Amino acid sequence: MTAQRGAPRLRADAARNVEAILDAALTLFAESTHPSMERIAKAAGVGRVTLYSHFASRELLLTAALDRALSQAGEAIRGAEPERGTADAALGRLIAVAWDALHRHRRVFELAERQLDTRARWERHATTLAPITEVIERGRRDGEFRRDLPASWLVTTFYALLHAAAESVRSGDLPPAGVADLITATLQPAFATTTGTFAGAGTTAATEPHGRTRASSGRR
Amino acid sequence: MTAQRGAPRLRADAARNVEAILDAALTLFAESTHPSMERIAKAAGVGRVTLYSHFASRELLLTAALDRALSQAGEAIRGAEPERGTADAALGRLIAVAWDALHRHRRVFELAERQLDTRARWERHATTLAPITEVIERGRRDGEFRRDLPASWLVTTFYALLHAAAESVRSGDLPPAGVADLITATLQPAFATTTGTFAGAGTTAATEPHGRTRASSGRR
DNA sequence: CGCAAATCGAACATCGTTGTACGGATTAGC
DNA sequence: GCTAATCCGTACAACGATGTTCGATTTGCG
Repeated sequence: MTAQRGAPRLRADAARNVEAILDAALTLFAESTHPSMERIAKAAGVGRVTLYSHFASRELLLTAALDRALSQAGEAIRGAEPERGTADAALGRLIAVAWDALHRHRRVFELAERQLDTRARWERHATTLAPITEVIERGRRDGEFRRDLPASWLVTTFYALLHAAAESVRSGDLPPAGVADLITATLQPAFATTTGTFAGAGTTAATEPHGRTRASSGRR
Repeated sequence: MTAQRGAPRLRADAARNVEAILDAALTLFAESTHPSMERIAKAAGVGRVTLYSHFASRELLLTAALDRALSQAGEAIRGAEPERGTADAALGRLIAVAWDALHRHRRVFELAERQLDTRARWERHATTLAPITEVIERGRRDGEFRRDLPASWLVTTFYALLHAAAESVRSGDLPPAGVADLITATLQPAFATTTGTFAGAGTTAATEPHGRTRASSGRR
């Protein structure tokens, strides 16, 4: 990664600064939608001119930051092995391992989605976050998760709770300790196939594989 | 309400414009954190100067908009009669009646909370939204809602889902039709006391036939 | 050691936004 | 129909943020 183009590979000094700038940009973009370039530079311990020497425009910086955010989130997601075990367990691992990474960059994702309209970049975004959707859809296919609500709504619920929890931690309403458990404890009953009263074989039924109902899965 | 100060009560023409300005401000503040005064003026069908003649500064306009938002949200909440019936039923009504009002002004609330630090205003905010917290706490006291998670977390979950649903509607992922049912169907199992073994006499109460899930209708 | 790379601050032009000031045109209300 | 309230557009000053340029200084690397 970080494969430089034919460019005469930059000096150790410079590389370190680029790193610092991207870190600072990610944190600042996350908490305010419009931090000044000077703020970012200062937060990175770098002069404003230096920042411009590495990222010629605000937009360039934003795309670079987005790339880094996608990189981190993708790594966290992959680390949760979303394909292994039952969907329920996978979702639990996903929450435990990736919840903060997924949240930390949420604002950047939104911001990028609004300001950058490079199709390629949006595609990469979608690809990186796809495993989450897939886990949920797998859970529905296997009868673990409920099917009386649209799949896209379950995905939305997942993200919403993740985000809300992280926000509560940031504002001090929640201790960072048991957050993952909290989310899991809330999502499990919300996602589970309705237990009716008796957990008989009931629900399963059919498992009709013929998917007339495509569940849209739009997400634009 | 709307009792004017000793001010020489403004003309019908002017009053109408103030109204339009506040409406425009609310919608624009809701979708962008920093709309220019000119945008707001134009959206209200009013000259920029006229806007300034009514609200001398951006901050003044924001506080006025916040007041109106609180007013609307409070009315919607009160309309749901949060004190009546079981907590479960009350929450359902709250969602059905107040979900869009609660969401429409969310950004304004956040924005005001960040930029205005008038204690009085914050207090009014808290008072207006308090009934929601109270319904949830009542549900916990009565054994309808689970107590293994912090009450504040349930409140957070409520808001998060409300917001997520409204956002999905805005982006076109969800049809505006069955949204309230969708939220209710998701929150009910998430909030309900863990059916653990099975619902013995325990909670019941049975005072009200709030029975069965109203989710069914959802569909598509 | 020495050179090229990279840093820095200061200064500049440009742009968008805020808030104010003026004068002429409507328009509500008595 | 008359008057004062209210509207409108234009113009102006002040501010902050974006990029750019310059010359001087530091610093990595061979």
